[in-house]
Amino acid sequence: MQPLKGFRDFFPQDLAHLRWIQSAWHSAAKLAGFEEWDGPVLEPLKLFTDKSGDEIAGQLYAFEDKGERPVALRPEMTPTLVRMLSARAGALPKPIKWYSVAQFFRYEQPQHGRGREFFQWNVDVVGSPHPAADAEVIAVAVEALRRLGLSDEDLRVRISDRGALAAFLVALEVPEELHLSVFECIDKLERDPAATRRLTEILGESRAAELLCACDQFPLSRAERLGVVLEACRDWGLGACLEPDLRIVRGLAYYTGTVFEIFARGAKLRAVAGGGRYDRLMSDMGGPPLEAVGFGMGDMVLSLLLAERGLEAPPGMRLEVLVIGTDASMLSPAREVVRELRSRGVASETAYAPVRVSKALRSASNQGVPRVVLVGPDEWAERKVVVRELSSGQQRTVHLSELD
RNA sequence: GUGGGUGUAGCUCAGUCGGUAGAGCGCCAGAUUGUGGUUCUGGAUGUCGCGGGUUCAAGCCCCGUCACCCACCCCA
Repeated sequence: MQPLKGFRDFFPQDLAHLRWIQSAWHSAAKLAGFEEWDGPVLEPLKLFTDKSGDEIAGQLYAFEDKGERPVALRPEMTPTLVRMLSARAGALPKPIKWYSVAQFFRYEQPQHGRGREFFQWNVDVVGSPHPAADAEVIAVAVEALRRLGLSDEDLRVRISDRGALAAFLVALEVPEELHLSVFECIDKLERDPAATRRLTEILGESRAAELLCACDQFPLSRAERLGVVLEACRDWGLGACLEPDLRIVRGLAYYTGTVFEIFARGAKLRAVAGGGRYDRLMSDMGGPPLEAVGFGMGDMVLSLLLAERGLEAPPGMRLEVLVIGTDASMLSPAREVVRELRSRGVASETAYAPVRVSKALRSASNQGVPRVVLVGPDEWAERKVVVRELSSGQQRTVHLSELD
C-alpha cells in the first residue's frame, strides 16, 4: 500500500533533511526575535471560506466530522493567525513578531515542487505599518536560505509595491475597477503570452505600452515607499540579490503594499518564498485593525533547489559510542557500560546478542560511529574498558568511572 | 479536470527479433574464534503496477485500469 497521492513517507534520512531545513527556519526567525506559535491542524471550514470564498472548499481537505460540523485541514496559516490575534492582539506589545513552522494540506494536483501535504514557514510582523518591517521580514527569509548554504548569487529577491503600481495606473487614468484585472495580467506576463494582448484590450495600446515599459524599467521615483523598503533591505545586506520588479504582484487579492518573491537564480523552479504586506486583511476578516507583513516558504521547492545546488544536511550521528562485548560472557557488563554512558548523556548502544569483534568494528565504522568501547574479561576484572577512536585507531584502557 | 511520459530486486536501472529474470549499489554470511575502513568469496530478494486479450510461448505486442512524474488550470 502506498501513501496517498501527494503525501510523503519520511524515512530517517528524509526526515533528517526536513529537520535540517526546519532548523534553519527556526534559527533565522528566533535570531531576529520572532516567537513561535501554532494552531489547530483541523479548523472549521468556515474559517477558510470566509477569507477566500466558497470555491476554495474544492481545493481543501474538507469533510464533516462526527458531529456533522464542516471542517477542513488547514491549507494556510493566516486565517488562524487572524483569529488568534483577534483574541489577544489588544494585550500584546506591538509590533507582534510571530513565526510558525507547520504542516498544511491542499487538495490539488501534485506537481514538481507541489504536493498535497507540505511544511511551510510563516513569518509575520503585525501591528507596524513601517517599511522597515517589510525589510526585516525579507531579511529573515534570506537569512534562512543562507543558513542552508545558498549564497546571494543563488538568489533573486524580486520585489514590488502594489501601491506604487496602483498609483501608476491612476496616473495613466485607468479606472479603479480595472486595477485588479490589470494586476492579474501583469502577474501572468511571464508565463502566458496572451497576457500582453489582454492588457492591450483592457488599457488600449498606448497605455499598455507605457505600463509594459514601466515593468521593464521600474520608475523608482514614483515608488517612494518601495524605495524605503529597498534601502532598509540594503542595510540588512541584501543588496546583491534585490531586484525591484513591477511584474511581481502575486495572485493574492489581499496584498496592499510590498509584494515579493524569492527565486533561485538560473533554476526553472517556482518561487521558493513569497509574501507581502496585507494591511487590511485583519480588519476585513473581523479582526483588529492591524497592519501586517509576512511571507511563507514551503519545504518542497526549497528541497528541489537545495538538491540542485548539491546542498544537503550535514551527516547526523546516530551513535557516539558503540560498546562491544568481546565474548558472550561480556553481554551483561557491556550493558552496564552503556547504561553508564547513557546516564552521562552519551548516545550509545551494544548488540543484543554476541557478535564477533571484527564484525562489530566493521559495522561501527560503516555507520560512522566515532568511537567504540571494548569490554573484555581481562580489563573488566578491574572494571576497566578499552576506548578506541575509530578515526585514528588509537586506544587506551580506562576505568569505568573515567569514561566520558 | 485536460494532455504527454514512466511503471522490472530495498535503491538506480539494463533486458536485443516474443523463447523460463539481469547488473551495480545496498543488505546478510564467511576468509582459524579480542581489532574496523580496502579487498575477496558466497547468499537472499521479484505477483516484471494490476486485469484481460493475441500466441505453442508475453517483461516485450494489443485493450483496459491504477499509480507516479511532467505540463496546463490554480496557487492561499
